[in-house]
Amino acid sequence: MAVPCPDSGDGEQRLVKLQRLAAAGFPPFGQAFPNTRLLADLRKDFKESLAVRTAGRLMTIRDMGKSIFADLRDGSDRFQLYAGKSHTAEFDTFKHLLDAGDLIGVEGELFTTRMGEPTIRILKWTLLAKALRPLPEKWHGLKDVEIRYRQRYLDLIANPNVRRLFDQRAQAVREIREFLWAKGFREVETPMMQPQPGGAAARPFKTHYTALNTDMFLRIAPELYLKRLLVGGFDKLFELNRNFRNEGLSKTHNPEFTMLEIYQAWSDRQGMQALVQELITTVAQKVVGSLQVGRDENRIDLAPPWREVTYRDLILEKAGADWYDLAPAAARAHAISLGLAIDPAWSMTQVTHEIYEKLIERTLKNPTFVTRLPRELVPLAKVCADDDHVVDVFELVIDGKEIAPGYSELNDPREQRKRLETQSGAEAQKVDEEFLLALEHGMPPAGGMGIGIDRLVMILTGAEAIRDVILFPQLRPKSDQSSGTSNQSSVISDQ
RNA sequence: GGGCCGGUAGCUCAGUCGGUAGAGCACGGCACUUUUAAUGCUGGGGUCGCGGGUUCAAAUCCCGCCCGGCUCACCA
Repeated sequence: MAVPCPDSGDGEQRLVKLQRLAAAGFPPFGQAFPNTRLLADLRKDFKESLAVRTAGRLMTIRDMGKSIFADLRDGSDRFQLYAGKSHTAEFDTFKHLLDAGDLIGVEGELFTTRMGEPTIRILKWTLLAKALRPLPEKWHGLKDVEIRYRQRYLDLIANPNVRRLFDQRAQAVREIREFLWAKGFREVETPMMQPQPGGAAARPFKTHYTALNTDMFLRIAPELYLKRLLVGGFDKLFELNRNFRNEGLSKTHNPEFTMLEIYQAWSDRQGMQALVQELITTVAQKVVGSLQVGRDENRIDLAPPWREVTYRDLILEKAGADWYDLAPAAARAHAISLGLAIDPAWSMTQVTHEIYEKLIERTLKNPTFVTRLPRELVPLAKVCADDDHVVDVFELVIDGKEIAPGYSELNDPREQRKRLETQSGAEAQKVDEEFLLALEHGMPPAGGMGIGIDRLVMILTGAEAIRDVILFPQLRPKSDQSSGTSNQSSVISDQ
C-alpha cells in the first residue's frame, strides 16, 4: 500500500499521517497496552527466539527499504527493533506513517543481528500515541537551557543523563526515608500554609484565605510545628517536604526547595552530627555506590569521620589570632583589607560573619562540621554550657555549600521568648505565641537538624546548579514578546 | 535590582565589510532485507526574540522592551 505524504511542514505532515493511520485502523491515540515488559528486563533476560511484548517511544528509524531498524526507548533502557516486509504486519504503514517520537506497542521475538545487537523482530505492532512534533536533535541532544527547564519532558527524552540524575534523586529520597524509618523515626506533615511564618529568617510568600478572611504565608520552615510535636510525644520525627522563601534565584537558591527536618528527643547536637554523617554516607553508598562523589574535576570525599572545627578557630585562622581582641574600628579596617565590603552600621558579629561567609565557608570542600556559632545567629538553639556567647550547634558544609544545620534545641520558654523578641525587634517579625505556649508545657531536650535535599543531590550527582536537580525550576512566566517556546503555536490550532 | 553575554528552520549551529537566508539532524519522494549518527539522490520548511530608528538597502548599525545564562546584591 503506497502512502505518499504531501511535501509540507513537518507538523502538517504528521497530522496527515495521523489521519492516514486512523484510516488504516490505527487509532492515533491508543488504549492501554498491558502485560508489557521493561526493555531493561528484555536485555537482562535475553533469550534467542523468546516471544516478547513491550512498548515505548520510537527514537530513531533506519529505513533500508524492505528492512527497517529502529530504536525503542522506555523508562528503563533502549532496545533495537527490526521490521521486515516478509514478517511484520502492516509493514508499509509502519514504514511510511510512523515517525521518530511516536509511542508504539510491539509484539515479536528476540534475536541477535549480525552485528551482535540484541533486537526485537516485530511481528505485530500498534500505535499508542502519535507525536505531532519532532524530537530534539538525536546526536547533539537538547542544549537550549530555557527549553530544557520549561519543557523538561523534552530534556528527559533527549538527554538520558538527565533522566539518570532524577532517578538518583528519587532513590536518594527513598533511601533517606528508609534510613530514618529503620531507626524508629516517624514521618509527619505540618502546615505549609501558616498564619505566621517562623523557624527561619526569610521573606515569605503571602496569600489570602478567603473563607477565614485572613492572610496566610507559605512556610519558610516547619521547625516551630515539629517542636510542638516533640512536646506532644513524637520522640523521633521528621518531615521531608517543600519550603518557600521569597528571595532571589541563584545556582544554589530556588524559591521552593525541599527540606528534611529531623528531631530526636533526649539527644543533642552531637547526636545529630553522628546521625547526619551516617545518613549521608549511607545514602551516598546506595545512590552513587561510593563515598567519592561529584565530578572528576570536583571530587568530594565523604569518608568519615568528618572534620569538626569551631567557628572561632576558623575565624582566627583567616583573620588573625588577635581578631577577637581588635577594637571595632581596627577590625573593620582589617576586614576591608581582606577584600570585604563592610557596612559601617554592622555589628562586630556581622563583620565577623561576613568573613566566615565570604572567605571561609566556600573553601570548605570536604564535609566539615562548623560548631559553636555566635548566639545571635541562631535564636532557636541552646547556648553552650561553658560559654553563653555561642550556641551548641553545627553547620555542615560540603563543597562550600551549607548542607545541614543542627542544634541542641532550646527548650526553655523564658529564654526562647527573650531570644525571639531580640530578633523580632531587629527584623519586625512577630513572636509566635502558640509556639511559646507549647514550650511552656515542656519540650524534651532534643537534637534537631535540617538537610537541604536539593543541595545534597547536587553534591551526590555533581550538578553545578540547583536548577539541574529540580524538575521544574522557577522561571519567569512566558510573555507574548519572549522567545523560545512562544513561537511554537499549536500545530492543531487551525484544524 | 546592577554589570556582562546570548536569542537565526522543530533541534544543533554557521552567517565575512550593511547588499537575495545557510548546513547537519528531523520531515516528504526515490533506491536499498542486518542497520545502529545507516547510506546515496532529491524536495519542502524562516515573524533572523519583539517594537522603533538610521540607510537606496538591516539577521548585521543605534535605541527601547521581552526571555535566558553568568555574576554581584539579597538570602539563619
